[in-house]
Amino acid sequence: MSAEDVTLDEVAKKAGVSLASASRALNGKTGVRPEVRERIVLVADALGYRPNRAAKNLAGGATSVIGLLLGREVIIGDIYAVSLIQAVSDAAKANDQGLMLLLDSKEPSEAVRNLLRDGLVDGVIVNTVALGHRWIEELLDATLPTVLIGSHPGRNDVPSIIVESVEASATMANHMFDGGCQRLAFLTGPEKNQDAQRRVEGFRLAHTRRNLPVNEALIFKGDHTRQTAYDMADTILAAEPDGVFCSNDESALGLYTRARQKRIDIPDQLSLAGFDGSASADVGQPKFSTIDQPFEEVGELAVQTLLALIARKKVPLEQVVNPVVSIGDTTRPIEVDSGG
Amino acid sequence: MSAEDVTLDEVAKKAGVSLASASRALNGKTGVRPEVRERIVLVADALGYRPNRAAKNLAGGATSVIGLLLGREVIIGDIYAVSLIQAVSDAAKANDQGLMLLLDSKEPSEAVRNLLRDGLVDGVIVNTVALGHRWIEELLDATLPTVLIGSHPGRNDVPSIIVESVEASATMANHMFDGGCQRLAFLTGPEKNQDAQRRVEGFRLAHTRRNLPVNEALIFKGDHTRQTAYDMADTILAAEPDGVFCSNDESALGLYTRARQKRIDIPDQLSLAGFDGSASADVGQPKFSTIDQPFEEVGELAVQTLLALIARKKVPLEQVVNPVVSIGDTTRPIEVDSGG
DNA sequence: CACCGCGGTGAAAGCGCTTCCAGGTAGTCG
DNA sequence: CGACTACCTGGAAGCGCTTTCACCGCGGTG
Repeated sequence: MSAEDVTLDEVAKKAGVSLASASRALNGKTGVRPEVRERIVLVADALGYRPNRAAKNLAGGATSVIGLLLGREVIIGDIYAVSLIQAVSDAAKANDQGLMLLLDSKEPSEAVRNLLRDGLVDGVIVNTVALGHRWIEELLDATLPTVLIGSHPGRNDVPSIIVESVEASATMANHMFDGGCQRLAFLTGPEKNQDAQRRVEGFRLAHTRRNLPVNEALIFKGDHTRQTAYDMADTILAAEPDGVFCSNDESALGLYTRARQKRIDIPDQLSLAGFDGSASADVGQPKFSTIDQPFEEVGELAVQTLLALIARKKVPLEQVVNPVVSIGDTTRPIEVDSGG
Repeated sequence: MSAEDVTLDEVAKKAGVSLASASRALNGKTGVRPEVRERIVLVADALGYRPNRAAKNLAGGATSVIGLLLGREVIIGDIYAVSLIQAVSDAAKANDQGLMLLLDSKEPSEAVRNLLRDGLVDGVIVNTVALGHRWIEELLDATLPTVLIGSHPGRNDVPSIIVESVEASATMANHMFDGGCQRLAFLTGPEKNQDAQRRVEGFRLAHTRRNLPVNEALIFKGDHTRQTAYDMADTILAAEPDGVFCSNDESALGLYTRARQKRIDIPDQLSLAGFDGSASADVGQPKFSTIDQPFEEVGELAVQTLLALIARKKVPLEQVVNPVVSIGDTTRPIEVDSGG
């Protein structure tokens, strides 16, 4: 029951104005006397008026629904996906927007493309590692307002929210050096993942700053999964590193598990660090040294940017968000060079 | 560019029929000669026609968008949420439906309610532990087609997809008894969670069937989180159980972690089982004895049921899906009573 | 004091689709 | 062979909203 289905028309009638004026008043457009506008708004509130989004959309307005497109690679694995979805969902809700979820599941198919084109969303936020899928490219080339989370090769024409990873990674690597690491290894993520690339970059940068050569033999190719890290652990440990900086927390966890099985003490024998800030979800394990993703900030910024884009405002092509380096118990504290 | 914005009108013209016929043909309604229908469909395909969902909706049709409403409790924690979202998303896509995600995040607020009423979704699938929130009740009482995942107290008027948990749990408990457990404990989930209730029920049932009394002192109240299980581990272990059946995998993992720290051998000294089938995501740990949630089936069934409901077809009030008991390495195998 | 311009206002035209209804044609029964 | 039914088919109305456009009365100008 309750006051459902109140139409603009009813509001207009009740307020003693025309449909047109009511529309103008409620949409904050000019051309309505302040006192009239106020009256209309009051009536609308009293009646519990809710504009029909479909109609609004049809008539050329916006649906107030945004899409969130996640690539398959993003979904699998850790809590990254949940955190991101939650962050974007919260941001969307805070801005009174609906959230249409599009998971690039089994079949990229036309489904996604279609749904986006069906006029149900005003714009879309994309987070997928592997750009280059034809359909995603099509999407980006379409007229639909789009915001990317993460940077992507060859697409600097689309507004992106990127997490500054180079400096953060360099800081972490530096911290590990400070802890006394002499043979610091790095376990990378997927090659296509730009963010992962930045993390290695930071790792290298830390070397440069200390005038240390990068030992390429200590850079191992991982894929951000716990399993792979676990499987590669023996190989990595065989290189006798005294610290491993993993491109993400999942990898760090995989490595950690294996190291523990081999009774390697962490951090005394091996410093371990990750990236994402998700390892802490694992109970009964030490607090990992990691870099916390600023999910909320990213989600909010992505939504804001998208809305601005939809409103045809100018938006920066690249917005950088800083993650927080969080030192836990898996890396050795800074060595006090007891030369005093 | 490409052929965007093809309207029904254009299709009709190109096919040499009226708008009305085109609509009928494309919607599988009666009243169109087969050959004409075919021609229309062909033309539509050729033109890459995509109905505008907003218009469709406005005109009284369906939006082909369904909502998925997840309670906050469901989100946090393990992979349950991701798995479910993924399953429902896949099912939705398979049925050419859009998926509107509604997470009951920080503020239940009016946002959710509004979005649902704005006419953007044809129906909604709800999975939240804590029914009883006023807005959810309102939602259920509204005219919007709704399907519940999981059973809920006091709401047997809404079609639900429930996972049969009693028998599965009983089977698992029985298996643990077979493995020689004499003091089998149970770690429960949240009280409000009906599913969790069923799991204890199954545990009790297994006793009944063996004419064993249930030792109430061995039933511990948990909350499905890893942390709590970990924290309670010492208390539980102090009761000297030779097996613990946890209401979910997260709990089992928490308990496992602590048990290992105390150098308790699993399964020799302690049998451990969970529920959900998510523990396997943890690498480097034994394969847990657990009960695999039939996510895909649940997702598909929920979507199908919702669609049927939207189409005003009769749907069963309760549909039961069977999970699969999966025996891993954390429970002792059946004792061969060497009496041969 | 007649005239122009301007902001406020309402009537009406769609947005793209579904569906009711009337008209037309073919098939069927008496 | 005429009248009826059954089925196709196209015209047109309308879903709830935005927006153009013409209109109104006002104050300001020459």
